[in-house]
Amino acid sequence: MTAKNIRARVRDELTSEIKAIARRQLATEGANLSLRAVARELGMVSSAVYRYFPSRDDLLTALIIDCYDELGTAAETAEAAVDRADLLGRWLAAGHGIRDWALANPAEYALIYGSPVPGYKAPETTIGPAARTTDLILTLLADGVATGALTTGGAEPAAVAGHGSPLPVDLAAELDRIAALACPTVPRELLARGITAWIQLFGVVTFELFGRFQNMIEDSRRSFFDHQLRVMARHIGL
Amino acid sequence: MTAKNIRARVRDELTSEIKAIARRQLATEGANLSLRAVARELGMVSSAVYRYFPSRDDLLTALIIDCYDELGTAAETAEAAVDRADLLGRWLAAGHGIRDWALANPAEYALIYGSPVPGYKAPETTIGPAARTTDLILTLLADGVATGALTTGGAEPAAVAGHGSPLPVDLAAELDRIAALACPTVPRELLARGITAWIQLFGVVTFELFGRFQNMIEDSRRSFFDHQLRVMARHIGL
DNA sequence: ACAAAACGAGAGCACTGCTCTTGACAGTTT
DNA sequence: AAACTGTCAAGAGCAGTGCTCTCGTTTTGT
Repeated sequence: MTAKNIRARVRDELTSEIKAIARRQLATEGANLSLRAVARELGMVSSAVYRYFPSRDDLLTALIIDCYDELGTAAETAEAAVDRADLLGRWLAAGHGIRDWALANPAEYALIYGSPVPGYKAPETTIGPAARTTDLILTLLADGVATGALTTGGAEPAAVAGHGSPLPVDLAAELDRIAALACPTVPRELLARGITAWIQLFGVVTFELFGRFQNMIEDSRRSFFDHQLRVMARHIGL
Repeated sequence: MTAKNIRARVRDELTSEIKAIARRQLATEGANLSLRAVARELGMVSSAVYRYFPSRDDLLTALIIDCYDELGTAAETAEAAVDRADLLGRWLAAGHGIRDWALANPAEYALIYGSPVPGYKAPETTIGPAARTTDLILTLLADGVATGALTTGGAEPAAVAGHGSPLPVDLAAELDRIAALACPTVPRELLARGITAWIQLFGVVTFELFGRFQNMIEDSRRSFFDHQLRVMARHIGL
């Protein structure tokens, strides 16, 4: 009885320890981390690790899920600290939360937002944790619509007027489909702008982490990111 | 004399063939392509390949340079086909040129714009070819300024008015520094908007290629990309 | 108390990047 | 024409990889 719990607990501990070591090696080795090296650092033999993760890809999947969850909670907690009515503040907090986590965990960010691993196919279990950041933004939009702060029809805020190019018909249809099952209250024009902002947010972080800003933006990266967030906030109408 | 040229030519041909095979394997194996597999497919022994590329990283560097150059020419030729006075058309052509090349060569795009290879440090020789796409955009901005079509001071185009958030001082200083040595005629506000558009352009392509649009934008990806290009064109003031 | 499940260790297979050595040519010089 | 020099492909070998299988041992459930 209790022995069973001991066994299970040891197993959980070892599983966590394997993941922790793998995370640490991820920083230096990148996506092609070595299962054997993990085992070596753990004082085990490589074949023993296979008792805990049936393959290297399964270890990678576990790490990916953990990273998505960490990033999600980082963004959520940062955003939750802001007054609900302050949509701009919530957007800025979520954005900086994402960037801060990415800067603190560059290898992990590269793992989940970098180039897909050739043979690796992300299983279904990753899409839930992966959607947390986007859900956060969608909720932001929905809240804005609910309170009337955000709108694209009728009387538009001055900052938004004229921003939008007309949506192509096929894109409009697809946006309606997305909105129907993800955020029914958000009109398609607003959703389109939200997606633009979403891409820009992660685009800036990705460029910064992948060295695209070298010899360009060096000393004002945080300011630059903040500026981009505000440009996008204006675009959305926050 | 001529025999020496023969020798050199054979060497060049084999070098090209190695790169060609490596490019083909890149599509299936990703960044961790196998030098031995390339040699095998070539009917050579792995050690022989080292006569042509002193290490695997050097092969990778050669591929990266080739890809940057291909992408650069793709963007340049697409943009060159448009009337010089049609700034919006030039922007759209360059953008679609980049996306089309990326869609046709997804593995190559991932190689140059994906997560950096862990141990790999891009040598100086890559920055020249890498800058071709950004130079194209900067030239676009400079042309717009030269003809008076683009401006951010004084009388702004209606579509641009109110778009900009004020630039933080440190960012403004850095933008001035960039402009001074890359595009002296472009005012910093316009440069900032150009960078925003630049990031958005590659952000959309990256998201599309890395599977970020799955279960979202499926059937209207080209329309979506075109829409994003136009939104950014408005943001710049094209 | 006994069978079943879980576990760590080790050997082994096919693969990788890379180094070193060997032997066969080609081009140049004497 | 002979000797020399540099280039080349081939092979063996080293250390590392993911993964599978087998073998005793330990722990668990009945």
